[in-house]
Amino acid sequence: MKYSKATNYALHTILNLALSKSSKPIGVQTLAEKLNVSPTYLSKILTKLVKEGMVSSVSGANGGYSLTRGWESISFLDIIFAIEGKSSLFECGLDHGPQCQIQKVMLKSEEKMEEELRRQTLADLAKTSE
Amino acid sequence: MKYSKATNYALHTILNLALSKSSKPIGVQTLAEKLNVSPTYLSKILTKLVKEGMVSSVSGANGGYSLTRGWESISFLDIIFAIEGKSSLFECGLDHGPQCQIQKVMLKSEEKMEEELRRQTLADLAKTSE
DNA sequence: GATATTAGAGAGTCTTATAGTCTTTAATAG
DNA sequence: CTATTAAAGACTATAAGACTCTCTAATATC
Repeated sequence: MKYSKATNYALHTILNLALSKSSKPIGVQTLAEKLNVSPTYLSKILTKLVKEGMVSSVSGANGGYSLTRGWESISFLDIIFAIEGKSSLFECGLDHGPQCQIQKVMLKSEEKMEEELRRQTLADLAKTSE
Repeated sequence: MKYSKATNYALHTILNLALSKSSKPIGVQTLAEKLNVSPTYLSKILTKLVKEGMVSSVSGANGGYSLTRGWESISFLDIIFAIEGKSSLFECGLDHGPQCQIQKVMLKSEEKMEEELRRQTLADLAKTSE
């Protein structure tokens, strides 16, 4: 079990956007170079973030990506959910009784992690990284 | 990102062993039937648990698997680590400066989850499941 | 309005990990 | 010695991740 590379790219790209003081949008080309990844691939990832409303995009010359208003309160969990999906890490597909105790424990532990990821906002991250 | 099915099988099998009052070892055949999975496949999973010292096995007629002494204090995390491995869920492979802040946050959240999984012992589980 | 530039969408490929199966070997009880 | 059971190894199938390539849509600038 591992986070996908896409999640890593998403987190780093969003951080890059947060640290860029530029009011102009930044092109995927530029963003991709910093991570050493292909622009078309990164664009797919960014599109997901756009759909979740964290990032906005403009097509055309001088276009690119920028963070939306309120970006400071975006959490790690938001970004991770956007890329990995929101479903639980553990699913006991076995049908044995109504309540799988194992599932319950797994879910609870997962929630501890999510709690922490929800607490960490982009604002926090930008502060420690500038 | 998902836990593997193998982890699910491992957790359930260990629970089954814990709940079985029998002093005799239980064969993989029997264990596999309860989970509706093939015996040879389950045996591979069990072998990992044997190697980690959580489960003991005897070959030959009337052989099978049983929990080792001290099984009550085995934690969820022990079992998960035995199957999934111990490495971190997130690895920022990008080389940018000495300390990746993102990695730090991810690691911390992961540790919250592990903390919870370490707290949950087989004894707890057996109690609520009997 | 034509052109250059940039994001978005879709199909296709390559690689890796998971989830198994099948077969053979080793241990042990009776 | 034989039946039974775990362990090991090689192999296959499926699915997901990690891309690439190509085409389309939007938009700024001339």
